Amino acid sequence: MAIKKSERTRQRIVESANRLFYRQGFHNTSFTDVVAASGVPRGNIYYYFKTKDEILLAAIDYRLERIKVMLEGWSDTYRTPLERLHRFIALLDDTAEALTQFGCPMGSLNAELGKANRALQHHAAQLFALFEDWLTDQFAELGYAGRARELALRLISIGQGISMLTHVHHDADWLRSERRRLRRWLDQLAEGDESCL
Amino acid sequence: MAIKKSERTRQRIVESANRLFYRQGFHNTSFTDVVAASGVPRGNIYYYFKTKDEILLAAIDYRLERIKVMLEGWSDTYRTPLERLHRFIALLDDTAEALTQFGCPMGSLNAELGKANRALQHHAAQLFALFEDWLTDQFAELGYAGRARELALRLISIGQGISMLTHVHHDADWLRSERRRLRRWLDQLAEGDESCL
DNA sequence: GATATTTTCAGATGATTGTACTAGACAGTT
DNA sequence: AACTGTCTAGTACAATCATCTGAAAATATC
Repeated sequence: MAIKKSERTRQRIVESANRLFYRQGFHNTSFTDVVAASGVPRGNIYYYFKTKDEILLAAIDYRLERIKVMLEGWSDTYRTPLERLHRFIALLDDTAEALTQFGCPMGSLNAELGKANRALQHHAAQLFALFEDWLTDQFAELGYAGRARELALRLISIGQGISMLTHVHHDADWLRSERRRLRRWLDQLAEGDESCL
Repeated sequence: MAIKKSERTRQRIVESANRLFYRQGFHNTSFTDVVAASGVPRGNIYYYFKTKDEILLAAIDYRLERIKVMLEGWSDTYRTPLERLHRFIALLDDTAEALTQFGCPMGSLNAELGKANRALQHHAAQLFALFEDWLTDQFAELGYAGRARELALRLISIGQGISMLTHVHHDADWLRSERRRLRRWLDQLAEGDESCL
């Protein structure tokens, strides 16, 4: 029971920090910001995390866990790999508003950390790895066993490009039109049309 | 003559700052870093720029100017739009090492500024605009007048995706393989093969 | 119900931040 | 040689930063 309480406090810190890191960037988010957003007093946060980096690590782990759950859910909910891949693409729509305002959470975090703190970036890269592995499975099931990873990487890459330009231009309409194109591309692929590989 | 001297100091500040902003990120680069890197004393920098934001503005203008010169050079050097588009794609090779280490200069800057400082980001978005306009001209000349801008945006988007994943995985080999694909895509397009639009 | 452990939280730490002031060096003009 | 505006450069500043302390409070364990 007591463990539950403290776990909840810890969770509150991680969630608040994670949100701030996404919306403001890691370096642009201060310890005080986390204090204000979480409502957890300064000294108490320090009880759970010795440094700001540790908070980030926990935030990344939190994201990893959520992504895992999401992907497993998709694997359970949808029968065919094509449906699952379409579900992935639909992520662009689900998060359209946030993408427009703050960019891709994975991309922007990795971009920021890759510059100054490569150790932390390496951890953040696991976020991409999760999607890559899952997408690789789907493409393999779709019949592209030999080139499954190649296709997975390409799909993520295209998604990153779309996210970036959407964010740069604050243009959710363009995002939606590119997402439609992506869906058509996927349908073509599912029909065995490899002309565009 | 005296003007020349001071211009050179100013330039030294801008170039050092620009380099640091790219390699470390804007928020993660301190005033003191700029002082150390440029060799220009603190108070003297303040004579040229009242705030850190002003330095960033100047750094963006510096980049804009360099890009303009580069694109005009390409327009002069290469006769056909196809050659020019290939030259653009070759940028991925020219800057492969930096892309791997620090990501795309335009992309990462916009990603960082878009979170906290939208006014500055809007200025940084002009970096993209330059390429977009130039590429639009090339696609129009290539015979895709109606969809020139659409294609320009797509090409940049793909480039951003490639840059991002290359940076995330620190994998310049993957960059090169994707660049080869991009070249093939462009050649197809030039031959009038629209199957992959 | 006494003791041990975990959790809370106000406040201090010194370092670093961006910004600002000031005194004077240098040049060009008279 | 004196004046003028441009430029140099040392240093100070208040604010904010991440980090830490220590003692009180809550809770768990016996």
